[in-house]
Amino acid sequence: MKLDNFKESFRKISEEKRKAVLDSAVQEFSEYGFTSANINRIAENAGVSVGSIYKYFDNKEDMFLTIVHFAVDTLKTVLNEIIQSDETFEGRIEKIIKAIQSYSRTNVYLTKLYNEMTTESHSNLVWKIVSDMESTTAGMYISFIREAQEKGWVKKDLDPKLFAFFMDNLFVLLQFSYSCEYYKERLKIYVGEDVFDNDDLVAGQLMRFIKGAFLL
Amino acid sequence: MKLDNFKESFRKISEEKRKAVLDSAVQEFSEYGFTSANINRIAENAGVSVGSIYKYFDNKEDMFLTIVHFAVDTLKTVLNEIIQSDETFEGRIEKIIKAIQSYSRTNVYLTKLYNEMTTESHSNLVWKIVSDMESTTAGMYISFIREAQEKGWVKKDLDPKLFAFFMDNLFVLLQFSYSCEYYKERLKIYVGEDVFDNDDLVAGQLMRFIKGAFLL
Amino acid sequence: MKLDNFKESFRKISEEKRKAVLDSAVQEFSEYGFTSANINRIAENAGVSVGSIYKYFDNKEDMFLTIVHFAVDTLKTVLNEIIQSDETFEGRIEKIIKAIQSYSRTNVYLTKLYNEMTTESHSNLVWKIVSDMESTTAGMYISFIREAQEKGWVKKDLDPKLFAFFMDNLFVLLQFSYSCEYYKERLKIYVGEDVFDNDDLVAGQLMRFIKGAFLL
Amino acid sequence: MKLDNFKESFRKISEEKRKAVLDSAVQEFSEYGFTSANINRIAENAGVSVGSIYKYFDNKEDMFLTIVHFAVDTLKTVLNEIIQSDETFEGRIEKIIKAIQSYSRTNVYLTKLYNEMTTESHSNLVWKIVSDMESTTAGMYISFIREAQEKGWVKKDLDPKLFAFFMDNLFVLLQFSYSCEYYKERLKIYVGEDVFDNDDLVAGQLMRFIKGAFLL
DNA sequence: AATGAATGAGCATTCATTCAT
DNA sequence: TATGAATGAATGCTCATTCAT
Repeated sequence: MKLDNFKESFRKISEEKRKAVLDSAVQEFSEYGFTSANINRIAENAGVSVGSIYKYFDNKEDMFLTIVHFAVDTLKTVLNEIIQSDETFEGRIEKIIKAIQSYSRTNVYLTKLYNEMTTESHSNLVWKIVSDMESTTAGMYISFIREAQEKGWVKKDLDPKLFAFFMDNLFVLLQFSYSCEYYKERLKIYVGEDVFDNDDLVAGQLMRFIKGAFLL
Repeated sequence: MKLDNFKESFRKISEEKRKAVLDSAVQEFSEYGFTSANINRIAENAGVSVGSIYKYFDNKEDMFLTIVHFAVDTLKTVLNEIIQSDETFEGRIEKIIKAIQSYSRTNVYLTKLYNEMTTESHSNLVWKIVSDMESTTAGMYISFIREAQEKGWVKKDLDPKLFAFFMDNLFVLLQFSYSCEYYKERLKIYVGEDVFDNDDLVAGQLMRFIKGAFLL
Repeated sequence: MKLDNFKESFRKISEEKRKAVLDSAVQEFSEYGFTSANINRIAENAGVSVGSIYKYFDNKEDMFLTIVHFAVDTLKTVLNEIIQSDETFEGRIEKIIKAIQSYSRTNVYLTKLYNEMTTESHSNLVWKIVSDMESTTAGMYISFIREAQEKGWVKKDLDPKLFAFFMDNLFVLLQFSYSCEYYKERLKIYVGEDVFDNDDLVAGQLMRFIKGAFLL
Repeated sequence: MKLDNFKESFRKISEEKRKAVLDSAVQEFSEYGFTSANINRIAENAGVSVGSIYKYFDNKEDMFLTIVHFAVDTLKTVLNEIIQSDETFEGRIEKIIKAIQSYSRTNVYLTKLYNEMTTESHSNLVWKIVSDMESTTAGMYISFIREAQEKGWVKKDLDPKLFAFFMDNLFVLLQFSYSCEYYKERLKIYVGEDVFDNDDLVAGQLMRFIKGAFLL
């Protein structure tokens, strides 16, 4: 676990306790959003005292900031793996889709937290952390596309920036559709109750959709 | 304005005052979400007393319900116009995109409210209203696509349900990207600061993206 | 109906409407007590506007005062009938008990109101009205007893004041036991569920109890 | 003090503070009844914060329930002492009257609370606690009387249930007459201003009244 | 260092009273 | 004269934050 962004006092405690606090906080913030999240409940669910929470974090805002940082770091790890792989455009897209499907299931709360983040207006600090991640992703996708254009894999005359944006939109909503109640219900309305047992169908069709948009 | 879903007491007041209350409520709920929205603030911003608010609505929940109903009705009006028009697949998509661009600008708070709705869990009544709208939209898109398949305009072997879902995902995030702070910033990261002065570019590229995905 | 204690504006309205207002107010005050009684509800149940209520009464306190006055006047009428009758000690007691049994059933709310009055502390004006009635009753009972002592009907060496007090205590609680939920349940605990179908048994035993206490 | 019915958090605080809270609550509820009682005022008068009150009790209802439980327990203690004593019918009655006179003076607010309880309608839980006590008392009195009948001390042909009821009525109103403003004033009307300096006179006459009713 | 009891400002809701129509 | 919409102070309850132990 990356400890850089934690206060001395939060770094010094046992890995186990730190995980309990982070998990509890992620769950609470993702479930209720910043304003409605309850610090006393976070402490209780984590099995530590409120007093300790205020030793680890300056206040609610700071706690949220730390949690977001932690979430972004977790996501970066996943993204890096995909970036590393040296593949074709299609191969990369497929990998991302599969990664989203598996990540959304194992990190439901982090995804919900991301959705929460898009609604409330937060401090500049929070925005800084998240925009940093968005920039990384954006840059990565745009490069992929430009590279693919150069290699003659995808249409030359499409705008890489906007197409990267549209593609990420599809990814973001796919992610939410596997994690957030509202979007899950919405997906069921479109495709049917059993859609969550058909990951391959969804992945396959999304591949076709994106390939159709990009490929010659 | 559709008055059907309003309590007698809210119907009887002047159009002007009703608008002030609705606007204030939509803004508050869209900004803070249900739980953190402040009724006293809604009253103050609308220029009426709290007491009056509680004459117009049974309670916070009922007020939210009314607001959501109102938002959905407003959206339905826009959708209906598009549905009416008897056009080609391409023509319809273009109309929808243009409508989103203009609707998102004139109804910023309604769109933000929609985004808020996706995070908190709400009463069955709220979900009923919204799922009703999602179902309508879903059904409409799926029909468009099936019809277009029959006419030989779009690929025969794509799954209409999933493609409708992906297409709506693009529309939903486009809408958010024109209204919600977070998504607006994200769009700027992808495309640049001046993206909001280039509606035609965005619309044009999204058309290309979707046409590529669907057309033969 | 005695109109003396009503404001000009309350006197001028139709007998029918005045009765509706009085009934509604008696019911409300007897059910909820002074503080929790709701003027708007009184108006609604009476079928008049709040505005009118405030034409008929200066404020909540004044309304309560009027109601209590009205209740006391109603009770006085009943008491007078009994006083008039020229009978033996026993005959009078029996008449009173029967009167309580029938009065409590037809004027449930007035009796409940009386019980309510004993809990909250009210203005001097209210107390003046009620103490006036208590004095009348007390005086009446004490005279009865003295008279009966002189006639040699009851024990000479008992204290007429205290015995009058004890006797009235029995009457008061009998009254409550036929009207107020709590006391009704309590009576059922003592005597059984079917006690309210056995007025004669109750009356008979109470006669015996009192006669035993007083008679030689 | 019996702590069984208190929440952990209310049991853990100092005896002194607990007493302050109980006293303040008993006084408030007995003065204003459940609905009009003011939690903020209870907290202030007890010298604790509202927040603390809500740590000790779940809500107003729970607080009231606890208070009633506490009041009933206090009363039970007094009753038990009398029950224990193995005496003649007369001896027991005298003891009860004396106990009422002393209890009413030391526990004015508990008695007022009892009177308040008879006006408002309360939850089943509250009624359960109180009816339990009424049943105990009723059973006790009825046994006393039956026992006395068997021993040939009191009239054989009186109904033990109804006579127990009438006797308790005398006790209840005696209790109120020593504690509740209204009934105190009423007693003064009957007997005179100095009645509260003549406990023995009152007790003596009440003994005579009851003995006359019961004894052969 | 860790605890968790205590604080009190803040918010949803009610209701006596007013006053424009 | 009668109406009832409007007002806003008051109250039950929550929760971020502090601090004595």
